[in-house]
Amino acid sequence: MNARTKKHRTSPPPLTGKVARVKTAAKVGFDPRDGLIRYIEHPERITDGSVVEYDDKFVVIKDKFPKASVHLLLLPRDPALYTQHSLIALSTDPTFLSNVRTRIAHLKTLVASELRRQYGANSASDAPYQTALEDLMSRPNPPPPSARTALLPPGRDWEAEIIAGVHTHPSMNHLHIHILSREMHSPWVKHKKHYLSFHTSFMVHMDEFPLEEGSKRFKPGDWPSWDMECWRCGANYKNKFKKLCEHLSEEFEQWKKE
Amino acid sequence: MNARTKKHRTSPPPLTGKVARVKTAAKVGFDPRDGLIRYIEHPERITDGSVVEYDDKFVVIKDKFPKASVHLLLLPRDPALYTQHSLIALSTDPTFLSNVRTRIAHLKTLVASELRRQYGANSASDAPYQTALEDLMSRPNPPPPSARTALLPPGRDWEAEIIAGVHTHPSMNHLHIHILSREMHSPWVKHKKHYLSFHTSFMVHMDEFPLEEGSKRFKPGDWPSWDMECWRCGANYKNKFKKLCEHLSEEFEQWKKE
DNA sequence: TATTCCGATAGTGAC
DNA sequence: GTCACTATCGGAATGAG
Repeated sequence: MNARTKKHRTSPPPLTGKVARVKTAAKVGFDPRDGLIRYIEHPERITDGSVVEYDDKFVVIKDKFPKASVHLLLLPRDPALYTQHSLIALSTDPTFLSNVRTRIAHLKTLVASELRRQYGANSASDAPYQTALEDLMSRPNPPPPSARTALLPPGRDWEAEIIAGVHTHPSMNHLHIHILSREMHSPWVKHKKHYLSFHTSFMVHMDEFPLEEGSKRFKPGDWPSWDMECWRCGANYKNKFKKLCEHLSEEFEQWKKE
Repeated sequence: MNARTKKHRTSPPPLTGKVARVKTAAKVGFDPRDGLIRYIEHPERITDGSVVEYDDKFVVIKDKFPKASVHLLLLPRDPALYTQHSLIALSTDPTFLSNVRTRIAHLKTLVASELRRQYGANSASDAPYQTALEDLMSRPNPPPPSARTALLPPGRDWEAEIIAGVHTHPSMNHLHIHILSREMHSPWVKHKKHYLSFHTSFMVHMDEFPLEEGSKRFKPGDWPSWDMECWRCGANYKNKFKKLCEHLSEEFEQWKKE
């Protein structure tokens, strides 16, 4: 500091660091990262429609801040599981991995039918299915839903649009597996990390498990600094999140029409 | 990029860089950093009150975005001077340095009287002057302004509140010397660099010239990353500009009362 | 990597 | 370091019964 500019040097810094904050006893210890526990412990108490299904082993919920047209979370209810790190549990517990795979297979059909509901009418490759379904339902005695699939052409492969897996470093404290459509068209995709966390190796997909011990996937390094690349065309948007979003909107329009 | 997520790889990046912008011929080539030239070339045409004084060698203007209660710029009119880098010209041209010092001495009295006009009434150390002046002016035959100084006590040393000098890397292209009060209380102090540029060694004061050849002052390095320290009490605000501003407001209140 | 708010940092374009 | 605008990056606090 320049002596010339110093006339008074009184009591040192007023920058005392954190301002002392009065907290009520109730507030101490609150952690928003524990937010999933209420779904795990008492799914029956959730009445806002966010619980899709549950049994003694798992709860399935809609993500509160969906990053795509459909975005579910699969939550194991056993504390011995949900306190573990996802990558460890899915790489070292074959029974758990097997159970999760079974559930994911089931959830994919659920998500696929939801995608068909949302976008089937405007999808070129789903037209055969849509036409055949319309045909089927206009008969005098339409078959029940369970019998329809066998009677219809496959149409668009909606399951190919779904990704399922876990984040290398989850922010929410309870083990959760993401199941979502890959288009990332959502108002909740608000920044770079939202996108990167689903479309880079930071996302470990279900078919990559079990990871081998010491796999590099456990240590992604400085992933928030990675470039953003369009999941559909591969274009590199570097760190230009707004530009990526505009592009994703365009890709979304094309994607729906496929 | 993950192959799983890539269905289509079409034409590369839509990130085409700069958008082509239509410019009128008149606009092409204008550089806002050349904004001082109009004061230098035609001070007589400036009718907004921003020209304080001028002659054949210099123009004195009020800074358009004053960073303190008073903020003037001294501009040499000779192209052989105003095209030079301030540090070089003031370190290698003794005649110029001498002329500038003379002008600065004069301007300091001007700025000091302006500070007295703004803050004299509330200044403790200026009270003897203010009282004596009131006394003098209430006589039957008050003396003219030119005669008053000799008849009055000195009061506050307002010139000690003034800094004069140049920035190591000026943004405006024409050589200019800053003369301003050091309190930095102004709505135009909007970011870190505004503050640092006047209260670190990035500012070379008039009494530091001539710099010796090869002086480190020519290369301040990464000065925008330097900590901000209160010019008055020395408190270190690191990179907390907003906090510094709040503090400077408090210091300003004390400073006025001195 | 939960969100949200705020603020610091960085790039650009401007006459 | 000219300003002004936008966007990116970075830390801190955080709800609900």
